[in-house]
Amino acid sequence: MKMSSGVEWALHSCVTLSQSHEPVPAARLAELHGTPPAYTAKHLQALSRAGIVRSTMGQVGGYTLTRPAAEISALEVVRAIDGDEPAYRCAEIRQRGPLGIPAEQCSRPCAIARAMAAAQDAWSRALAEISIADLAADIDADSDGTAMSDVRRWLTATRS
Amino acid sequence: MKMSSGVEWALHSCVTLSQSHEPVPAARLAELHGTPPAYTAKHLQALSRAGIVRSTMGQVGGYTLTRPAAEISALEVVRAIDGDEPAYRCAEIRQRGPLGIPAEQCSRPCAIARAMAAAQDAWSRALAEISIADLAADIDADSDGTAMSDVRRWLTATRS
DNA sequence: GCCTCTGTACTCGGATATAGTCTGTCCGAGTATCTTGGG
DNA sequence: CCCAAGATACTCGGACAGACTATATCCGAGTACAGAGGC
Repeated sequence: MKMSSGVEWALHSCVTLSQSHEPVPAARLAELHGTPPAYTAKHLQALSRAGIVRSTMGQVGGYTLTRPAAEISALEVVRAIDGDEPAYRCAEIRQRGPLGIPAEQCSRPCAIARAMAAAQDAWSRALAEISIADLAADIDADSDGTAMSDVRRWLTATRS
Repeated sequence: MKMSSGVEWALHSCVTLSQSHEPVPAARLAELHGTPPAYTAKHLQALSRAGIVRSTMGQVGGYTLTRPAAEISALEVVRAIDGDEPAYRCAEIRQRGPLGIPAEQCSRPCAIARAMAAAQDAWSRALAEISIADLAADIDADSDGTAMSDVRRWLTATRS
């Protein structure tokens, strides 16, 4: 049960993008976060496919959020990067072996699968309640209100 | 974010073991569940290391639960197989790049890491509230009360 | 002076190697039972 | 008939290959701006 490390980069990238109304190139985000440029770009493509960010080509292109940061949940970002299939996938053990139950009698999911699904739902709900704007605000509060303004200043300074 | 498939086998094995006071060999559990014998044994060893099951060697040896099934949570089994490290591991991106924060200023975990940890806590709590006895009861209810008695009968029948 | 066309520099996007981990398997170490021999 | 010692058969435990996914990278397709030339 290991989450892709790209999730962390994607969340940080979304927080950074929430501080800029202009497109930010993937290379700029990679430089700011100290991450491999090419691999960072790959994850941004995944966010683009999921409809979370919009890509703009051309000389002053880059990535922008498609929606206000308050309307983007952390769950969406995690699912865009890590996939939306549940962590636990029932292999229907109950149908196998000498005491296997015929498939036609299995109307409900296995009790074990139900328990794991309930846990995953609790996890999803916790992440769905957190927006990118919340994360930006929390990061800002941790730094006494300097972090986000520093990011905005850096983004405009490196644009020239 | 993919959970080891061995988690499913381990949970089913614990439910089966809860129906027997006598040691059950790994090969017997593998046969009942239709799983690869050697690999099933490997996961049972992990349960043994975690203190969830006790192994008995010798001619009539096998595995038994160390505690009543009601005192073993699904979370313990999952952690024994899948590892107890959290799915999200913060790489401290905030300390990297041109706007990196010095490590000595990072007293609290990163806000993003806190959010992911809260989600994992919700997931853990959901699994901690479910015991092996609960799972056995649910499986029994799904089959109108025949599943567990069938398991007990099969275990005693194949012992001879 | 204004418009248009071309060139260029910059961007994203998907296809391509590499590494680590999970899956699956095998053989050796250890123990309780069963048998056999003696008292 | 009872006891003890040895052989045996069964168990678990850790060490060993194979396959798959995640990681990391590169190069090609596409677009907007800048500049030069013509009207």
